[in-house]
Amino acid sequence: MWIETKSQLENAVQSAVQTAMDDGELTLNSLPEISIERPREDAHGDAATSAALSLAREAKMNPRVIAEIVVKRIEPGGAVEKIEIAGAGFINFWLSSAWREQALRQVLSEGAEYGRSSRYAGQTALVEFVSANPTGPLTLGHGRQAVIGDVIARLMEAVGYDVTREYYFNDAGRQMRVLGESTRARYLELLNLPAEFPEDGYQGEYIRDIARELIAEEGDRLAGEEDVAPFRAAAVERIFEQIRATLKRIGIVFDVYFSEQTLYERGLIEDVVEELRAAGCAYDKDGAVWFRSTAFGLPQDRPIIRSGPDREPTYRLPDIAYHREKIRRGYDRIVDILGADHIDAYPDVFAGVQALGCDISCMKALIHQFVTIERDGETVKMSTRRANFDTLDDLLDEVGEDAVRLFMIHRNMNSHLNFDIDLVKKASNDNPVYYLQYAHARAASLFRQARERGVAEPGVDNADLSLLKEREETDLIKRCAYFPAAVMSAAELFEPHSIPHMLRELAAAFHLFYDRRRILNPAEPALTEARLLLVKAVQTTMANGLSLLGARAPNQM
RNA sequence: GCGCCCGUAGCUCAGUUGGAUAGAGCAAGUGACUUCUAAUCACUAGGCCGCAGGUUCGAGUCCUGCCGGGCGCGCCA
Repeated sequence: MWIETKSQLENAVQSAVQTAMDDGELTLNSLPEISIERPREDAHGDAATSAALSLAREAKMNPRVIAEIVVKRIEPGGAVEKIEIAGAGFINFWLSSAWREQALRQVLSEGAEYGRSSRYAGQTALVEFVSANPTGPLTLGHGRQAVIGDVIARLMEAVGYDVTREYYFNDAGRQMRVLGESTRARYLELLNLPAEFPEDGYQGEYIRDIARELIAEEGDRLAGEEDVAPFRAAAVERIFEQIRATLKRIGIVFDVYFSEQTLYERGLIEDVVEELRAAGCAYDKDGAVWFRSTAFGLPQDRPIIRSGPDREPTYRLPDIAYHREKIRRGYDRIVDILGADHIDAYPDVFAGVQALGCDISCMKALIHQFVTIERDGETVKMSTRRANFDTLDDLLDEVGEDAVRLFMIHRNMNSHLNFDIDLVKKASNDNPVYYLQYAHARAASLFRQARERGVAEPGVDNADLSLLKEREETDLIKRCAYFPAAVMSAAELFEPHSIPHMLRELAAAFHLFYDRRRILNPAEPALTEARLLLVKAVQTTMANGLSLLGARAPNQM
C-alpha cells in the first residue's frame, strides 16, 4: 500500500510542478524527480517531500513560496487527508483513515503472501554463499555468511526472483591434497604405523575421527596405498555430510553444489587461459602465467598459473572460469557473499570475467565483516584457536537455531558482529530474539483467549475498521503498511539487517498497544472485532517477517 | 607503505540514499501485574555523531587530510 501511495504522491507533486511551470510561476530547466519519504517525526505527517528546498536555488525563489505554488496545484486523490507546508519549506502529507482501513484489509486478505511482490517475477538470480572448502566443520564466520546469504536469497524470492542457492567447493588442487595427506597420516598413526604428518596439515581432531571411521570400515586395507585419493575422497565425503547437517539445522538447503573439479574436466580452465591470452590480458613472466589486472585499474597483476613443473592454476583462474560459467548459465542477477578476507581477491575475478568479454553488470559481491564472540564480558576473537566456539555446531548447541539466525543477521554486514553469548542465552526481556517472537506469541494468545471466551471470529468484510483511531492503533496499521516497502528495499539494497530492525519497531508498537488498550472487551463487541483484526494483521506481518529471516514464529512461549 | 571496512550515549548498535529537535536495546534509577502472557510497558538520566577543514539553503550522512581499530596486500583459498 505504501509503495503505491508513495509513487502516487511523487507523481502528484511532479504534475503540480509541471503545471506550475506551464503557468509560468516556476522557472526550471527541466522537470525534477520528486522523492517522497517518511518523516521521522509524527508531527510532520505520514509522508513528506523536501522538493521545494532542493528546487530553491534553480528557481531562485524562497522554498516556502515554491511549496505554496506547488501545493495549491496538487491533486492528491483519496489517500490524502491534509497537506501542510512546514519548516523551511517541507510539504507534509497526512493519510486518511480510509487509506489505513484499506491498508489493513490488504494485510488481512493477503495473509502469508503479504509483503511479497512480483516486481522481479520472471527473473532468475544466483546467490553463492558459504562455499567453504570441505576441509573442516563450519566456523562462526561461515555461520554469519550462511545466514546473510540465505536471508538475501529469501528476500530476493520475496520480490519475485527465481533464486538458486549455490555452494561452490574446491575439490581440486593443493588444499585437498593436504587434506588427503593429513587423513592418511592419522590413519597410519592409529594403526601404529610410521606416518609423516604434513607440515601444513589439518590439525583438527575431526581428521582423527575420519581416520577412525575409515579403519572401522576398511581396516588396514589402505595402509599400503600410495595415492592420497581414497583418503581425500573419504575426508571430503564425511566433512560434507557434517556441513550439510549443520546447514540444515538452521534451515539452509542449497540447490546446487558446484564442483571446481568439473571445470577442469570440461576443459574450461584451459579455455580461459587461451582466451585471456588472445585478448592480451594474460602473459608469461618468471615461468608463471599472469593476469593483467592493472589493465582494469587494479593495483597489481596476479599470477593465474604457478611456475614450476606442475603448471598448477592459482585459485583465481578457476574462479574466473566459474564466474564466467555463472554468466553463461543465464542468470539475471548473480550475487556472491564473501568474507572480509576476500576483499582483495574478488576484483581480480570480476576483471577476469570482464576480460573474457562478459557483461558483469549483473554481478554483485557482498563483503561481510567478521564475527567476534563476547562471553563473560570478554571478547574472544573468532580466529583464536581452541576458543569455546570454533564451530557453528557448538554455537547452535549452546544458544539455539533462531537465536543464531537472528543475531547473525541483525547487524549491518559492513560492521563487525559482536556475538554476545550471555545475552543470547538469556531467556528474558533483554533478549532481542525473544522480543520479536513474544510479540507474535502474544497475538496468538489473544486469539486463544477470544475462542475460550466465546468471542465471535472477526469478519474482515463487515468489521467497522474506522473504530481504530487511537494513536497506538493508527501507528500499528501504518507500520504494517510499510512492511512490503521494507522488504523491497532490503532486497534491492542488499540490506537484510533492516528487516529485524523494522520488526523490532513493530513489536514495540504492538507491546505498547497491548499495554494501553484492552483488546477483548465484552462491553464493546464492534471495537473488539476491529482490534482483533488489527492484532491479526500485526501477527501476520510479524510471522512473514520472521519467516524471511528463517526464524520460527511461535504461537506460545 | 597500499586497498577495503568501521569509529554515533558507559556497552552493543540503528539512522529511510543530504532534510525538520540524532534514535533503540542493554547497563543505572523510579514506577505499573486480583484485569487479554510482566519474555511486557511508562518515566528519568545519559551525546564536541573520532579530530580538523571543505562542499550547500541544510552534513552523523558527500569530499580532503589526520587519529584509532579490523581485514587483506602469497606462484594459499
